[in-house]
Amino acid sequence: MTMDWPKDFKRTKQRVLVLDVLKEAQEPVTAADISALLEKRGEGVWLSTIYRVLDAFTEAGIASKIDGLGGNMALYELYTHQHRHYAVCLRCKKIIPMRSCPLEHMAPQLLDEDFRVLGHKLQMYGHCAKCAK
Amino acid sequence: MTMDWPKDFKRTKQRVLVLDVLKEAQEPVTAADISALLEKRGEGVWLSTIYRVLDAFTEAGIASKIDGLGGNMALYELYTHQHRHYAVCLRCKKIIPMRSCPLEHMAPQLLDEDFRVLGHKLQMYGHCAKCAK
DNA sequence: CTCGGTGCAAACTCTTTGCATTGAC
DNA sequence: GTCAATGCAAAGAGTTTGCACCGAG
Repeated sequence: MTMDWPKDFKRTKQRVLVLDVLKEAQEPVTAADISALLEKRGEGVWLSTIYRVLDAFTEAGIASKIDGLGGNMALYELYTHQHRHYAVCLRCKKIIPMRSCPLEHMAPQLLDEDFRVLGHKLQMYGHCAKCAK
Repeated sequence: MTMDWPKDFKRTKQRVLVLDVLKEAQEPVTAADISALLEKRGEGVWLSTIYRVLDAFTEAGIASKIDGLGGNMALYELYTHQHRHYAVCLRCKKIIPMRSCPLEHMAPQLLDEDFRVLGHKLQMYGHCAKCAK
């Protein structure tokens, strides 16, 4: 709420609501999660709007989109200005953040041809302690 | 064609055709790519069948599925028995394989909690030499 | 006042599912 | 002959788009 708001970025009720949810979330959330949470608070915001808001946030550099993680729904989280990667439990779908990013500094050396690396995504999958038993 | 065929795995015309496409492909392909290629050869195979064949291959350990790469379509490639990761050009969608996998040996150390790592996915994105200009 | 943002419905795309028929073993 | 695999159609899921109205600047 007291977060920097990008200039030329309209501050609407819906955008503030979505941003609040992202700020309170302890882990990446889906558009549907956000919708359900706001619904519960009596603040209905349409899914299409949520998608548009998330797109806008992503483009504005406020949030980042993570997809390809187990499920088929895209996840979003506030952009932390540091890489963040996750492991997912294939059974209970629990999401565990990695403590660091192994290719923070070595990314470009992994490619044979010239390539301007703008970012990367990394996911691990397997079984969490509880589900491995 | 002379590849080992998993036992208890029915060798149908469609499966052989899809396998051929995967073997000839220089990079991961989508189900739609396979469909189009076979169509061009006059060997129509339904998309639903292709998906089922790819699923079967994946389950049998012949192929592996890659999703979350740029586009919204899942990619498939023959399973090479070694990790393979890719960088995608955000402009021309070109796919460049990484020369090695940086977390081959360090994966489990990246998590704070106990987790049985079964696999991981890694993608880089940015601009290729041609598109960076 | 103006123009971008939103509610809502409908479209779209990729993928999955159901069912009768076919074909591999 | 048996049962799994396929052709085909139709449903699903997640996401996007179109358009009239609303509301922030």
